[in-house]
Amino acid sequence: MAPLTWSGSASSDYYDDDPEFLRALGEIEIPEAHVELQHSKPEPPTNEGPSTEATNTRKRARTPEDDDGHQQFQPGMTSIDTGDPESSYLASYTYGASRFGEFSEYMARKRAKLQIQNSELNHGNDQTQKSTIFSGLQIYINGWTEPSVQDLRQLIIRHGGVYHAYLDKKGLVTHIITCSLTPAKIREFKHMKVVQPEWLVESAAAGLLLPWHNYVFRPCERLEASQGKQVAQKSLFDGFVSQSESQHQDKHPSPSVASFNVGSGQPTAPTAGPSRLVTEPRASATPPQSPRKPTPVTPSKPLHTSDPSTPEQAARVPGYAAHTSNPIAQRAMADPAWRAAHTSVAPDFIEGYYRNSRLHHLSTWKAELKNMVLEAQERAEDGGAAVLARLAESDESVVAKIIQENLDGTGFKSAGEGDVSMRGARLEMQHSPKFKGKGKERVVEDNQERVIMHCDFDSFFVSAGLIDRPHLRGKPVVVCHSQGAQGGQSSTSEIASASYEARKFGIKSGMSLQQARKLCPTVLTMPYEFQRYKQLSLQFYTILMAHADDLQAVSVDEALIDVTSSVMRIKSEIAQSQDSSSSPTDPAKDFAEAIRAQVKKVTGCEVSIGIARNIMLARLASRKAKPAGSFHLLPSDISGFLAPLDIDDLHGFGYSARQKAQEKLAATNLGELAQKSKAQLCDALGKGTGETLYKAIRGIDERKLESDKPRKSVSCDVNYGIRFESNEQVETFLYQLAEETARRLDAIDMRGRSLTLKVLKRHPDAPVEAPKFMGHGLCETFTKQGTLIAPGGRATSDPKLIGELSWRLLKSFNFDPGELRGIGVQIQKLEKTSSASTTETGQAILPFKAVESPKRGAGLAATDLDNSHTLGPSPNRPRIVVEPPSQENEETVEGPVKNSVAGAELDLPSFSQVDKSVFEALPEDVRKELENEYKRRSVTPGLGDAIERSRSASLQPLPRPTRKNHRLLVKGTNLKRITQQLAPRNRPSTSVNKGNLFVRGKSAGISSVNVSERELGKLGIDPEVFVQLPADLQREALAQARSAKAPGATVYSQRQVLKPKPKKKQVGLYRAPPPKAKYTDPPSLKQQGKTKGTKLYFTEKEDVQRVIEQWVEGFREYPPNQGDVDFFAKFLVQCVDNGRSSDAGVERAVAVAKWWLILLRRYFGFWEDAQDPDSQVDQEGAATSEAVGRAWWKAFREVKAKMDEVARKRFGGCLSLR
DNA sequence: ATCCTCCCCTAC
DNA sequence: TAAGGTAGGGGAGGAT
Ligand SMILES: Nc1ccn([C@H]2C[C@H](O)[C@@H](COP(=O)(O)OP(=O)(O)OP(=O)(O)O)O2)c(=O)n1
Ligand SMILES: [Mg+2]
Repeated sequence: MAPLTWSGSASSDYYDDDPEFLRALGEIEIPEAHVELQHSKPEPPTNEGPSTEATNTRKRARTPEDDDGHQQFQPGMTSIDTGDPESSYLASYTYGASRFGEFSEYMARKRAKLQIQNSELNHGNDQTQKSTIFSGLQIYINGWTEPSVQDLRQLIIRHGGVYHAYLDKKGLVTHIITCSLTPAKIREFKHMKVVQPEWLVESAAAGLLLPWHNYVFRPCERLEASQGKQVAQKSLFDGFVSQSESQHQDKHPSPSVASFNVGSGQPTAPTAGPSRLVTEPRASATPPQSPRKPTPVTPSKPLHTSDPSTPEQAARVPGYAAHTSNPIAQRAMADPAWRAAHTSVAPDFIEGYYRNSRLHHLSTWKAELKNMVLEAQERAEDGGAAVLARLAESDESVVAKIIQENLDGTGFKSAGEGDVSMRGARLEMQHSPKFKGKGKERVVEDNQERVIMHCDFDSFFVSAGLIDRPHLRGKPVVVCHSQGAQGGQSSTSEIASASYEARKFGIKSGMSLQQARKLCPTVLTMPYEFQRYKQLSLQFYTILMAHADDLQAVSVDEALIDVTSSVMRIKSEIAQSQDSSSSPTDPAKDFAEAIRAQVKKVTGCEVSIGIARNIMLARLASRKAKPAGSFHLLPSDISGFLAPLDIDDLHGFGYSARQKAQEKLAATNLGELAQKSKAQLCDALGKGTGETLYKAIRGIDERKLESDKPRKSVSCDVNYGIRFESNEQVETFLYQLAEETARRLDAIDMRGRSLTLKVLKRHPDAPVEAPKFMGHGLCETFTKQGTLIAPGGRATSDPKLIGELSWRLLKSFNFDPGELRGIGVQIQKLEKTSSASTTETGQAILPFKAVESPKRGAGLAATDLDNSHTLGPSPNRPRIVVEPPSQENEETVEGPVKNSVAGAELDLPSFSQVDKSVFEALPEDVRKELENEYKRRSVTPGLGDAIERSRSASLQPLPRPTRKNHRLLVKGTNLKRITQQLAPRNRPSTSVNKGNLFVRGKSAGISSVNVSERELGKLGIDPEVFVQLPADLQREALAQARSAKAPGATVYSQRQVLKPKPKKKQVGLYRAPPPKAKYTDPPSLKQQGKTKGTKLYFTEKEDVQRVIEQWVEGFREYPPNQGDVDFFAKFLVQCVDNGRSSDAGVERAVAVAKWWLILLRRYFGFWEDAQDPDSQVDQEGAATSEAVGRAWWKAFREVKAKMDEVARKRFGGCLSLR
């Protein structure tokens, strides 16, 4: 019976009988024994004096009484609060100058004595009035602004920028600052950098020129924000999406805000509750001795939740299942009005929920940071030379500025190739100037030992909250939603972060407030301040980016950086300047301390840094470094350092791994595990994990920092507050969730082809109301997957389609609405919406190139593309049996069922059943043909499903799958994978967790077919679509596909017009498909291709020309795909814009454009001067030659315009193709 | 041997 | 009152 149960790890967390919790509680008894355990952590304390000292001091200072007192004063603190921001604001002027400048200064001092901190301080003061962070900026302020124009002007000038009262000299103005724009202005400034005033204010406050991109002014967003509508998903790093919550930004600017702020701070005040507490356990005022330090075995991780993951396991936890409902929740739920307003049936439940969910924020921030890092790196790559410059000499400009300004720089020729990636450049640099020389030499990675740093804020949320509550420093404080005494001791509110003082009592993140109160009755609480966390994080990352060769975003408060080159530089400089003498210093550690000081100065919060030769060790080192310190784990100490640790101390190894190790190896200690053979470890934990552990124990971890992995899925989950009474409510909720999901997809410009619905259902043995207020409690989980398809078989982000499919899948479970406790929608098989739109990233990968590659062979071309094979029907075709689709398909999971390819004939699937993904994957022309074919045959099978019907309807058009494959992709390897990915699978796979839950019966999506989905996938046929085709069509499609494929071609996709094209009849089959230059992009491919070093570039003009020729020729009868046009445009623009160090790129771009022009004149010369068609092709579908010609010219003009835009910026004029 | 797919697990 | 989200690594086991 127990299908898949989901454990709620949680449930037990909220009980007092949680084993771990009890243990901690037990240790608390010791009332007065004041220990000075500054390090309650398992590992031996470390740290250097300063931090330790501070810690101790604080500890001692506090007592419950103090807490109360302070709280009482809070109101009074108002003024202080207000002042605080102000002072820091002013401070920015003070030392705001260039932090990087300071760094260079640092270098100098280093040579002399390595007294960074002092130098920074002094230096900072010196420059007080000379901040130059805005130097180079020429700013125009439009309209009314929040900090007034006068204030902004002063700010600009004070920091070295230039203020323009008029916009008459657009050419000079680098940025426009505004809070609002009229439509006309929006148009006028379309091509300029329009930023919000926060950019300047926050940069000044940070003492750094923050990336303006994060403050781009966006009309609509502004609007939303002002309306308070606010999307649930906060696009944090977007700069301002400030919310107007209570916490809101405690911005420095307006006093009113400050006061408001105070209010927010106030919540803490109520905590005055302590007074009452005071009486109670003063005892608790003193932390227990180091919490469970002396455990016989090792302590085991800080996870206070050792939750069972299955009901069975959960059952072992005393009091978990048999429990009765949370009385408070039960009472609340008894009131219909309350339910309507506070549970999942409330109108804006999702939005409000996400806005307050810390975990949601953490996830969102992480994704945004990764993205920002990626973009920054790409930008930097473009300006590789700049990087070199920076490294070469410590410049004094701000990072961002450097990057931008240096683009022009040239000096660095060598980089010569222009295409050299930033990374490579850097490497070269660091090793020493000698290598600078060129390219190839850069060793790919020499054996140089890396210097990795793991940087992490100390109790981040708490530290951030203390900025405005200095009086709470040194006390046991936690951040959680429940504020004040109200929640009292029964609050199930989760603690997000605990101060180090609170940790001494055993309080940890994830614990409920009531548990924490039992451990420490005087614990104080602070509210969340999401906006602030985001800002601090931005400052933190900005600093790290300036010093790192590479950076991996781990979390808002955490990042891994590779500082190998910087450390090397420091070493060499030291060596040069002062020979042998200096000795004992550790450049890496000094560097880390410099970074810590910088972050502290800018953010006011402590960051700890762990340094080691690899990621794993750096993480361990940072733990030892905390709080407020740095620790360099030297090679010689690794062994001794690791031995006493436990397996779950290693990142990536948690409760489960520990259990397995204990059960199968009878040991969890690394020292003991070190005795085990690799085989033993693999046997216990699995191959890969076993090997990872084996190496980890020996201090080995060769992983590189990752910062460019493409996103693979986007999902929305709500497993809190889910309480429905009817199916209508569930449906409504699900559609809202689908909308949220769609928004997230759109936000990153992606669409998907696959959807997985996840459902949490109350476990039969669990109480109706979970222990955690409105929580999900112990549940069973179910997932079901379905193919998401838009009309043309394309990937989609349409909320309706997502909602429809989700609802369909959910209905298929037939669950009682009242039993649902969680719902999640995940979209997979993602692709970028427009290939070229946004980012400019990597582009130079031409998809085109692949086409040629066959010849050139290079490994890259794995694809073989095209060969246009004709597709003949192939001899043996398997048959696909189609069953009527039912909506849900749940049927049994007969997963494998259907496909046996044996047969010889097949029925064509109905359109809706053909896997859209596959379908999409087909070359556009092929797809069109297929559509036509379907249309012609008017197939639409009758699947009863309305959805399907609609789907097929939309799909309509094309018939036959002919394929040609042209693929292009870059990285062969991926091709295959992608192809498969595209392939469909259809049926929703339900993962059932135990079977009975499913209702079976309905027909499933595909029913049985004799062709396997996999094959369909390989053939580029979407199973879903396929299934719905009439048998004869299926047969035909398969035959064609197979024959086409025979040559081993891969099919690619393209998206395109859905309209049927009139072209010649549907014809028989495919006409030779035009060679397309397309590139479809399964984004993943593209991105991956870009992985370091693998980019493909058009290195030779000829290559490009050949590709273009094929493209134009192949599409002589069709208008070009917008995606191809965009891609091409992107490529050309990049050529023009890139490689600032030489004109090679421009020349190439011009040559290519000329060639294109020639080709167009050759084929469509007649329409060169025709006006835009607009009416595109068809209506009737017929793409007249005229329409085609116009479309091509339109594309040309579009691309030329983009090139000129860039050229104008760079050279001041348009490009001449004469 | 390689691939998927469908989970579980982990982290913040 | 509270806001238990999410993306990606990897294993098990089936298909190819
Ligand atoms: N279960 C958790 C774990 C973390 N966080 C949030 C709050 C933390 O402040 C932030 C960073 O997590 P860390 O693990 O880095 O913990 P802290 O920064 O609080 O403490 P430290 O890094 O000093 O151990 O993430 C959370 O909300 N819930
Ligand atoms: Mg932290």
